[in-house]
Amino acid sequence: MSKLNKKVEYALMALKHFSEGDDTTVSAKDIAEATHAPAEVTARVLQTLSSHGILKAEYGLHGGYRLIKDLSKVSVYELVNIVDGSTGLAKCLSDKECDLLKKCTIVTPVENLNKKVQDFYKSISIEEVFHV
Amino acid sequence: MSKLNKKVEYALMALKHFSEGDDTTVSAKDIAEATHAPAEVTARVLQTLSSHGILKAEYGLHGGYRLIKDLSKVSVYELVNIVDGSTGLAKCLSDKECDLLKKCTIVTPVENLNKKVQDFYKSISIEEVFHV
DNA sequence: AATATATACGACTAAATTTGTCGCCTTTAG
DNA sequence: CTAAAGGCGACAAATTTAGTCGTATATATT
Repeated sequence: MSKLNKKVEYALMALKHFSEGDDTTVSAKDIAEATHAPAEVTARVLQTLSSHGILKAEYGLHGGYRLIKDLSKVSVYELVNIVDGSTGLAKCLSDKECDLLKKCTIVTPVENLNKKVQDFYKSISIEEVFHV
Repeated sequence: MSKLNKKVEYALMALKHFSEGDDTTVSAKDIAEATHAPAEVTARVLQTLSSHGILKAEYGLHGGYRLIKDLSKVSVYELVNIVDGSTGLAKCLSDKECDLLKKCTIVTPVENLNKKVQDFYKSISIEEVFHV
């Protein structure tokens, strides 16, 4: 049922790792090893999280990333949007390229559903996901 | 944010069409025309809905499909599962082919989130989606 | 009975998206 | 000044989704 993609999974695993450690910096490589995710992709995901203020990057020897945002204040909605730049339940809700739009018989229903789903995802924090 | 796929959209448009008409049978071709969806794909989707007891198929001249289930009793969850045979938030929750499973650091969190999402989708009926 | 109109379904192709890789650049502690 | 880290654009591979084709089956109408 509309799956999480790998990037989101990697992000979750990384965040879990950060949330469980002390808050020393951890390198992308270390995260990749700890999570068994591909190093390059992990690096990308961490960069994205860092550019959105979830992590803080530190250059140089012994550099890496550090968690700087309280995960109880980051919603699943926010994370998914950050990590895969996402959009909405249907393509036409973001890209205005849907040539069916004018004749589409379910625009309003889908917008309606979309809003409900987004509100739902906004209501769940990452912390809540981790602490079952 | 984890999009609806075309088949689900076509199914929604078809169901909307049925729910708004009188309950005469409507052919796949007519539905496809009314919804501007590709005929073959529409036919498939209708077949699936019919094999799952949402629609009833009638062969022959003037045949077609008729809505036989109360849409207030069909959840979004049910529809998505019927139409794209779907599964769960993550591949590993259904296919047991995820070779990371044993070392995956977020199985439980994802199962947790998955359940919440499913419960949410189960709580919304198709009728509710249509009547904004 | 013949025919036209429908559904049913397996196999295939094409398109789009997702996932992963490579190479090169920048920053900074030691 | 160098090794270890992050940053980023472009590309390639893999997977998934979407759409097509062909053929078989059912049945109301004539």
